Amino acid sequence: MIETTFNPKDVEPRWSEAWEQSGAYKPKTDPKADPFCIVIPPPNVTGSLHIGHALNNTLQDVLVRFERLRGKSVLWQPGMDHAGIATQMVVERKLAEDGNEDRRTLGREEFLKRVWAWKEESGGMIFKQLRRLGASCDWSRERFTMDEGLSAAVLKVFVQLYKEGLLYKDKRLVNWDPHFETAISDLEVENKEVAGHFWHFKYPLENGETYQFPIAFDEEGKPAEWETRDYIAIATTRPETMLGDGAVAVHPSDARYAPIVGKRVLLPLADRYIPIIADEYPDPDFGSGAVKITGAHDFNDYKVARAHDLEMYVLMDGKGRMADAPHVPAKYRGLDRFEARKAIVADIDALGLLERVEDKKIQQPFGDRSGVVIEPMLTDQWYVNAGELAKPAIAAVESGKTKFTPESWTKTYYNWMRNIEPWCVSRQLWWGHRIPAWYGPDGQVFVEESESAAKSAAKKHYGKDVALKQDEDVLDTWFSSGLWPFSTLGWPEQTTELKRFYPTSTLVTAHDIIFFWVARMMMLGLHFMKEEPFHEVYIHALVRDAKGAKMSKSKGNTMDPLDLVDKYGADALRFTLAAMAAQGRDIKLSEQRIEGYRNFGTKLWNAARFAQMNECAVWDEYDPRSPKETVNRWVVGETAKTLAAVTRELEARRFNEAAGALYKFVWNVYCDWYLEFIKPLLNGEDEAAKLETRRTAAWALDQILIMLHPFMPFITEEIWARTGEYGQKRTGMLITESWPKLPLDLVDEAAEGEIEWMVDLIAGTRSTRSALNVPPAAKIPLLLIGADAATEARLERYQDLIDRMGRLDYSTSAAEAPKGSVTFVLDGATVALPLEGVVDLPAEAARLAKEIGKLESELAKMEAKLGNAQFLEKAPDEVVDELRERAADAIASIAKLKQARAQIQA
RNA sequence: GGGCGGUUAGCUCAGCGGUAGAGCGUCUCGUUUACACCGAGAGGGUCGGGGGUUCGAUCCCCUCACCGCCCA
Repeated sequence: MIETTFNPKDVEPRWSEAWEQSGAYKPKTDPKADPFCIVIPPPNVTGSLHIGHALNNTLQDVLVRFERLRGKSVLWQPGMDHAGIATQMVVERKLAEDGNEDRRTLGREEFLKRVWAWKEESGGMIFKQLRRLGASCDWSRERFTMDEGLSAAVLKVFVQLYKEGLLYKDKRLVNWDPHFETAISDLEVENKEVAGHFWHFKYPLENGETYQFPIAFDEEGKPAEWETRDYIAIATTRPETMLGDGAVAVHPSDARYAPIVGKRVLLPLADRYIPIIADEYPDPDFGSGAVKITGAHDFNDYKVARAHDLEMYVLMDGKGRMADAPHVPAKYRGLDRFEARKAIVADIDALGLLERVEDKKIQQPFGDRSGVVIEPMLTDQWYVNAGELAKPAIAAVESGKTKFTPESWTKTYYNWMRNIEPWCVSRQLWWGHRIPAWYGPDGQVFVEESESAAKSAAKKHYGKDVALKQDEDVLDTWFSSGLWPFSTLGWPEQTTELKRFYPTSTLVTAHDIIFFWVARMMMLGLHFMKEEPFHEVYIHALVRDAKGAKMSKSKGNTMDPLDLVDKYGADALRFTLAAMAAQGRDIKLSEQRIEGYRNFGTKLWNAARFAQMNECAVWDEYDPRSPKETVNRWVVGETAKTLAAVTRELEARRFNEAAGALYKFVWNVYCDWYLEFIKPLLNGEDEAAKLETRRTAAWALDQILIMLHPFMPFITEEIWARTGEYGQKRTGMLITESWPKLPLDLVDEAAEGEIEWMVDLIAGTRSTRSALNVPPAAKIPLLLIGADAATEARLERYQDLIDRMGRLDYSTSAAEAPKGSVTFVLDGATVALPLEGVVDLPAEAARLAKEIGKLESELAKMEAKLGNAQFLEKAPDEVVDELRERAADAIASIAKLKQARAQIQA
């Protein structure tokens, strides 16, 4: 017998184990089954489960379990990425804690051994956590970006792109992280507003030249007063970069500076002359309108410097210290950039060239891992020609081969892809795929898949064996995770999985990762596989705290999904996340919500208990067309409607709608009404009706379990097993059941009409009793007045039920309401509750007045519309007809209510 | 500065041309043999402001205000 409460802690681990052991997570091999494949967005090897992962993986698991039940051959491919910088950071920190070692003293080889050891011991914790959520990945196929196979894919891709000219070495400006001493991507840079300063400097004109600079203007904005200047004023938030200035730029339309464009100024401290140039970049209305151009240390300046072919001076070394270079005056060399800033400001001031210092909020870039200020630096790096690879990636979305859900994200995707910059793929780290490029003694580069291939290429080039030196750098982690949809399926081997599951079906990810990952997979997938990596990209929301703030450890507002699982069970958390996953909005999660859906699970559990207590045993041969009893015919129809809704909404990825349809059906249809309706049948004498009802109740519960399984796998699987304890035995687990097929012609409109009438009658009775303060225990009679024969027959048929659920003494049809009855209107008939002596007359008068008032105001609106010739002419007929009908109903109801009021007052 | 999105019941959010919805919370009542993680009932909204299109606008268009996020 099913016990009174569901205990997730006992049940969940048992089913996790059983599902995985049974092989249910593996794709079925049946060649006739349609493939359905999702590749997991690879979590970071250092990562642990946060609420965003919980949402992301819940939605994937809902789809995967849904498609599995629908009979597809489903592969949910798990794995993780090696997270170059994050992992290196974790291991370096650990080394420092353990024995004060650092990676350089260990050497590269030994350090990598330690990273691998760390990975074996502590990496991939997240997968144990995902199992607790019920994620039904094929865990036997787990992959890692640093695996042999995936590494082979990386080599092949790098070499091929290089040989196709799509990958090359270049000197460009990159985001340099002075802590890790590596280039990082734009996306690993976090711009924050911080308090800074705006330093205004004067750069003197060459040879003491002067010009007239306007300092006052008349009402029309024309210059009215001038002063003679022998300098140009510039302002900077980063004074230390002035040593690298290549020019001062002014806007071509800026009349103030027109006389001096083309002349030169002396760059103080550096003692160089630099030109004054005209360029569209400076904003004449901002600051002095003149901008210093430091091509090697600022992204905007870099573009200007390139356009004007200005010299670019690299001012710093990898640690952000002023460089030992001829263009850096000796006194600053070796100073940290922030020390150098102080010294330079002081020295400019000493020269009398510091005009003023302003406090200013500035946007400053920080490394998201290191937390230090990022330095734009001119360095040699490897680049992928993303602009070229983006073309087919854009076309694939334009042609609809890959579709974004919600569709609005296509805009963001296009915007990103059409403005894509060359992708810097090299990183100055040790942990990652080492770049397969070898250099000869003269710097000639050989890019090959192996050292021996490079050696033979070199031999061919030089005509003899030479010593080669491999590139020290590794590749961006996203270079390997960009191959994920095909490398995890075995590429470059032509495996059966690759053939069967590529292109994959759906990618499920949050929008903050579109650029990180989706774009790269699209580019590389199309280039190497000639087909898009997925047919659909489903973008879900971000999870925020109950107040809408981003969850972060530093804010302390994170919710640990495992704590929530401990407290409410995995099913409750999953259902909550799915129910809140409406398209296009962030999820604000509160624990109350989870509690509510935990209660939903309990409700279902108790319904199953009830079914079992009443011997509602499963019957394999059950035919949903067989029931004779109206309630049973009705619940079959409701089940079919729910199935249609859940299927449709899941196909459209409206997880919240699918979850909502199930919630309503289980609670507000099956439990609230159906189980109540069948109680008399189950306790009755009619054995045929009893048997039919038991089987129908069991069947409907089974349909619920299947439909709900993708959302709440544990509790549904447990109930599935427990309801098979008596009667027919279950032949398999729910996870491998078949999604129901129930045609909508199972909906019996006559049955629906009867049940709806009965629901309205009972609800009306209850509401009236409550409004008139009739004690719940008081049994009163009910009289149906002025109903047609069919309705009277209904009353007779369902009398027991109506009496029971309305807490009535008896119910019957009658010619007229006895004096002192209270009444309400139902489908053109009057329902009277004779309450003479019991009833609270003023309360009844108030109730009637309120009801009449409501109907009259509704009627007034309807009549206004019906009196409008334009409306009658232009609105669709069915709208007009419906309105006429409603108006007629309202008139009739008002008349009946007024009659009732007259009776009371009489 | 550019782009995207939001503003609907106390809270969190669905709906998006033709009768304003849910969950939670609130109030009242309830020891009905599945369930108090429950049942019954109730209250609560000029759908951010202003224009426009339409027979009809919470929904479409314009505009303003406020709030987010992304990119400079």
